[in-house]
Amino acid sequence: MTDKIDQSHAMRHSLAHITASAVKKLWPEAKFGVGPVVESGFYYDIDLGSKKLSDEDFPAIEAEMKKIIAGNQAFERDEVPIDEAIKWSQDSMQPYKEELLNDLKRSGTTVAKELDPEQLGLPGGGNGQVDKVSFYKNGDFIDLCRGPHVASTGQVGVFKLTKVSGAYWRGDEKKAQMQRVYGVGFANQEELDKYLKMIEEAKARDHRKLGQEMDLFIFSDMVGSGLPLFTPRGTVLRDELAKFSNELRRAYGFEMVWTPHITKKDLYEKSGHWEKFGEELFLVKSQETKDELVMKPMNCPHHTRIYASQPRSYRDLPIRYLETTTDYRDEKTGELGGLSRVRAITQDDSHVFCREEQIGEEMNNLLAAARELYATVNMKLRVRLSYRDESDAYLGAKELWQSAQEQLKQAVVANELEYFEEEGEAAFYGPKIDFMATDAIGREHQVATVQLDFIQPERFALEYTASDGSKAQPVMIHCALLGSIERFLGVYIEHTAGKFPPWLAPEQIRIATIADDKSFVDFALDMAEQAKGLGLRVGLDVGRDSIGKKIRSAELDKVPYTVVIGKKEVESQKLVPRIRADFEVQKEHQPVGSQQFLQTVVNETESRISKTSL
RNA sequence: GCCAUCUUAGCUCAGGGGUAGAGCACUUCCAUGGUAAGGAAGGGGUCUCGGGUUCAAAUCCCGAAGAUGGCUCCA
Repeated sequence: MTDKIDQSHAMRHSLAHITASAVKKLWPEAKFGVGPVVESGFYYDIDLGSKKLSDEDFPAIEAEMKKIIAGNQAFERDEVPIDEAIKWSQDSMQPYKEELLNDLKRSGTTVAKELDPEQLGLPGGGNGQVDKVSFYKNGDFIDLCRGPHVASTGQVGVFKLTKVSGAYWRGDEKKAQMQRVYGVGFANQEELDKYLKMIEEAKARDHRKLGQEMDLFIFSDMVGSGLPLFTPRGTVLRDELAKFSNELRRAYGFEMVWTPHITKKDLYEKSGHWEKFGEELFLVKSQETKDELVMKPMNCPHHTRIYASQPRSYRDLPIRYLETTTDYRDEKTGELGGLSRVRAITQDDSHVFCREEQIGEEMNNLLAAARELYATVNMKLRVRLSYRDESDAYLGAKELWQSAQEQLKQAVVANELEYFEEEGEAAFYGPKIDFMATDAIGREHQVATVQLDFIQPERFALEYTASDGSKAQPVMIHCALLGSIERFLGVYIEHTAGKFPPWLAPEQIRIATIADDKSFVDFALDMAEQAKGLGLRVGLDVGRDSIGKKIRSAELDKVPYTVVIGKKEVESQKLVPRIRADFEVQKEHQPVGSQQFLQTVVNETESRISKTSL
């Protein structure tokens, strides 16, 4: 297994070199950055001066690459003293390589930030002095590189250049922007085809496309970018999801609270958000007092005010607040996308205020709630323990962090959750457990989050009276199960391809008549009334279109159940519902009375199951 | 915010210096139909917006807005 990974790594990295060789051949003035391996492929950062690459250049580059591959040039490794390497970079007009080499010479690493030198295929990553570096040569192309590579260019499998985009040199937005050419590479055509098919599938499920087709949400130029408006159908999804998330926590003693959407900025200065995120806050001005307010980007500081509004005793804790509410963040335009990143973000946000010894149980409750939610929506979960790194981007004493991080890990281990640990992913006020959910086509998305926070209680001077009469500081536990309703919906639409289970389906039952015969229509109207009386969401199609067309329309709308009403149904008073293709049908379905059918759908809705018991 | 590409009817898209086209959707009429499109007719567009070039701009040029793919960021 490891060998296979190493092999595909070497192949992809070799492809990056071949891409660079080809570009160099076509545009000899090309200056190169780095060319690492990424998921399914590779990229190479290239500075071509004023020449702008586009997809239209791919055939030429690919043709050149194929020549190099056909030539089966050996990858030859060469080790040279670093000063010689620097001279090479100057002579061959490769300023980016020169910068890397100088860094390497100075500090023993090329790593500016989180870039992993191993991933970049660069030497370094260690500490101290480096006096030799390695080069790889294929044909007449030479590149600074730590390898490994395949033995020769004929051994790279199949590839395809996929896209070109801008990328900052060394990931720094203050530095020059280069052109990044992306490609994918696989051992054989079959695997490449499989990958391309997955990309097609992802496109077909794109929540922006389905949101449009299924009439779930819209964007309006007059409202603004990053500000989705939800239609009646989309709002059903939002409300049902929020209801579920709230129910899960109410069972553990959470109480609903409500807080206003604007506030004085003092609140956020106190919490630390203003300093950290000031530029991403929307400002609101009072026309009378000229006071400047902010749109809330977060709810925790507000909830601390409710906590602090009364003296609290150790007997009162834990106190658990829950609010599903919309926050506003002035995200940069280029960062917006569909529902994944919006400026009006609705969080199913909760905060526990508890004593230190209560942390374990509270965490367990929240982890259980998260597991139940993701089991219900049929997504596999694993968690990332998001720790701080050594930078100064965090508030509070390091010992506190250490203890908090350990407690999170304990809770995760005790709950037998699959986890991995990552530094530098924490919030500025505390470490997090970030839940990653895998969707139906294997992509992982960050969804729920549970965060331990000793910092805000301190900054807001929260306290309670301990059993001995002394004042003690509570701990805060932040939690959002869906994360952001908008982002969750985006993920979930793609996970299900819009085929929502009955409990979420905006339209659960479509009643279609064979013709506009009065007896058929009366039956349909009567049944629809019954369904509405039971709280079901039902759609009627009693027009003069053909039944074939009505069925097709219900299928395209992905309605779970379609009921066809004609002479047969009116006479027998029984029906055979048409069940959407993705449902698992548990038994042979026979004609049932409409009453019985509707009751089954009610049961499925209440138990939030995604199979049909018909 | 940065780089690139894109923006034509409600939707999906074709066209292209001489003032617009298809399919679906919509409306009306005919057909009263049995589980993924019955037939016909009709309505619908300042070609995203603002400037410029031109006898003439939806088409070419510049700018803005919005979208998409990345980069950067993500409480």
